[in-house]
Amino acid sequence: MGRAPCCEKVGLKRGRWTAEEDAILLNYIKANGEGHWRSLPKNAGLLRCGKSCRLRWVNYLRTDLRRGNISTEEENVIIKLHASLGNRWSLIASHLPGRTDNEIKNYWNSHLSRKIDTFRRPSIDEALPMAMNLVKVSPPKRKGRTSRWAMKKNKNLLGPKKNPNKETSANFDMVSSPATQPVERERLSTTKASSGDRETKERESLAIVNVASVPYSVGEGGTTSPLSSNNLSNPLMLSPSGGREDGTILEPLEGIDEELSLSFNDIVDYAPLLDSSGIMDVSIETSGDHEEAAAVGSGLERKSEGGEWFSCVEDDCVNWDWENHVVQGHGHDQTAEERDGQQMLAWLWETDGGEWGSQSFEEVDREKQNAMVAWLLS
DNA sequence: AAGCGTCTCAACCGCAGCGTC
DNA sequence: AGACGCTGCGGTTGAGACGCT
Repeated sequence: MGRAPCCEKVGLKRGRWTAEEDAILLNYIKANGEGHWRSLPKNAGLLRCGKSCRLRWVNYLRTDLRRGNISTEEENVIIKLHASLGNRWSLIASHLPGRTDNEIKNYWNSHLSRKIDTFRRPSIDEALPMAMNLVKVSPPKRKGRTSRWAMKKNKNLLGPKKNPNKETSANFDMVSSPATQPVERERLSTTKASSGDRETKERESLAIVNVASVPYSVGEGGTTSPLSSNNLSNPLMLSPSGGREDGTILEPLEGIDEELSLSFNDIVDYAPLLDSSGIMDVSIETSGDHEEAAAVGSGLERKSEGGEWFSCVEDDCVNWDWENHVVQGHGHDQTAEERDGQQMLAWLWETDGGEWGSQSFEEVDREKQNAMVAWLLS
């Protein structure tokens, strides 16, 4: 038997709030304080459910809300925090005074996710022939209106924006495709934990992956989780021992007590997110999506320290050179954007040594992170 | 001007955590 | 211990705006 609904829906108003309702709610909360949402509508004389009142207050009526567009600085913070926290919008919002989780979530889904998404291969169905395919060279023709970003871009080229304060992603050279949103949804949805208490989930999801050591250190094998057909589909399978049956050691991650899978996409997703100590902070959850994982892994090779190529799976179509950081695709003329993206990623992953010329590791990483964010925001 | 597809964002929905009894 | 209620969170939806054809 399911739970009773949070409120009796019959006879309650839904949809957009009117100014009158806003005033009633505002006045009530001013007089009585927030909380007791369940009883609030009745006491205030509103024909709304308590949840709706709470949402309206939290997202719109609260006096400490910051109005206006998300600034570049805020966008920067959102990108960085999302890398660490995943879709924990309320947590991210807590770092941005005056911004609500809903606002950030919407902003992410409509602006930032697509920017980040261009770091991924363009489609799950393509077996990674171009993992770093930053743009679709020949987007499918669509009927009707072009995507909004493109229109804005056009607008930028042709004249001033209607609202010059409005921040847009218009200058980002990418192609929006109908496939993007479902892919993004799928990706986002994986961050939702399925079980366990919150503390455990925090631990599980905030595994720290040392990028420099992940792909290519080869060791004795260690106590390995068997590379079953299932986890074969995860190109990089991390276990507490860090071992793989093929002899590739993925450095053990302290504090991780459960097997975690890290797909190529995960790395690509979070490549921009190296922190100052050369650590990539990612949100990882064991993926049950074999379809995606299989597609991801269907053509991934890695290079060992000795220079040999490892095949993650049988059907290789892409060579990912972890040392030289070059993605080798088949028969594809790169666009300038692709090259830029590759160069950016290559640069990001070059973190092996303790020093980089005269710069320390930390300085380089900080610079990388800032550059990546700047690039994303550009 | 109408038709259409896309985008944005406020609001809704369902679930999970937590406190209370 | 477990049933129950409240609250908060994250994913999803849909109305309206927008602008291209």
